[in-house]
Amino acid sequence: MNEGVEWALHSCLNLAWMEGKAVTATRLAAHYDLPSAYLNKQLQTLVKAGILTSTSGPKGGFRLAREPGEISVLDVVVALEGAEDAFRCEQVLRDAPGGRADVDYRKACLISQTMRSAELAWRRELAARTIADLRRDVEQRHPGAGERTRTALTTPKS
Amino acid sequence: MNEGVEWALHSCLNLAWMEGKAVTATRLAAHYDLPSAYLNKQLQTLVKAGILTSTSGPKGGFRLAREPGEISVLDVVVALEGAEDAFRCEQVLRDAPGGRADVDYRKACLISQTMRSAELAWRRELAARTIADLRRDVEQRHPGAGERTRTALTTPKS
DNA sequence: GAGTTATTACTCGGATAATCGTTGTCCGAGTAGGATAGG
DNA sequence: CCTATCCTACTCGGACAACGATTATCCGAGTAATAACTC
Repeated sequence: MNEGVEWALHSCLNLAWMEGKAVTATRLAAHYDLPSAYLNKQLQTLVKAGILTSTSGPKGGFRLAREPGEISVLDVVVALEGAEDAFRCEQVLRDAPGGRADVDYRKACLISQTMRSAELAWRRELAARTIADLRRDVEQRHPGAGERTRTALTTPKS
Repeated sequence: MNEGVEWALHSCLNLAWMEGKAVTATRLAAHYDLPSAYLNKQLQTLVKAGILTSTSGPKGGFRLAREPGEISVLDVVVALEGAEDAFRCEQVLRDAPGGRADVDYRKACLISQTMRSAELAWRRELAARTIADLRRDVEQRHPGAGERTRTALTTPKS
C-alpha cells in the first residue's frame, strides 16, 4: 500500500482541528518531518477526489472540503490507492478447458468471490470510521491534543 | 497484490483433485495458458512455505503437503505476499511535536489501529476458507468438474 | 531370464534481465496581500 | 487621510527523474525411469 496514505490520514485529522483555516503542505510536512513536495502531491490527489480544497497564494493552503463526519477513512484510501480491488481476477478460467468467453469469471469464479468478500469486509471497516471519529477518540485519550496541534500549525514559522 | 496469487490458488485447487499425484508446473501452466517458468517460481515459494512438496525428475512435480482442509486461502496469500500488513505504520507521530521515542505508535496511533483492525477482518475472512471448501463448492456447482480436471492434467501431452 | 549398471530425458531450483509502479524532486502559473504613489 | 494601481512573495499544480518491486526468462543440479549389458 502507498506510503502517502498514512501521511494523508494524519493531515486530514490535523485539518479537522483547524476550524476551516487553511494550512500549507510545507507546514504539514514540517510537522512530521516529511518531504513537503511529495506530501503536496498526495494532497493534490485528495483535492481531485473532492476531499480537500486548495487555495493558492499567501495565506493559502489546504482545508477540508466537507465536514469531518462526512469523510471516511475509506474515502481517503480509495482516493490514493484507486477504487479497484487489490486482488484483480484475470479470469484465467476463460483460457482453461471448458472455459467460456461469455462468462464473467470475476463473479462466477469461487476464488474471485472469496477474495472479493474479504476485501468487502476490509472496506466495511474503513467506511464505518470517519475523520470525526478519529478526532473525538484522540481528544478523549489525549485531552488538549487538538488545541496543541492547532497552535503548532498556526504559529508562524521560526 | 501479486498476480501469482491467483495462479497459485487455482493450482492448489487443481492439486486438491489429483489424489496425491504429482503435477508439473509446465502442465499446470499449459492448463491456463500461463508462462510456465514464472508459475514454477510461485510454486517454489509455496514449497518453502510448507504448503506444497516438490519432486524432481521424471514423474515428478508438485503436490499438496497437507490435507486440503488444512490449507486456508490466507496461508497461500501470506506465503506469496509476506506476513506484514499492507498498511505499514511508519510512526510519523514519533517525529511530531510531543512525540516520544519510547512509544510504539503502531499500537498507540488510532489511525494505525483503524487500518490494523480492517486488515484483521480481511485476514479473518481468508483464514476461514480452505482449499477443501473451494473444492466442495465447485464440485457442488459444477458436478464432475474435479473429474474432468484430473483427467485433463493426467492425460499425456499431445 | 534376472540383476546390475550406464544412459537419458525430465523436473525443480536459483541466478539473471526487463518492465512497471511508486517515490522523490523541481520549476512555472496563478493568486492575494501589501507597498506605493496619487488625489 | 483615502483610494487605486502595481509589485512581490507565496502557494499550488503538473511535468520530470530515480529507485525498487514485480514480472519474466534462462540454464544448471539432481533424479528416477529406462534401456542396455552381463551373468
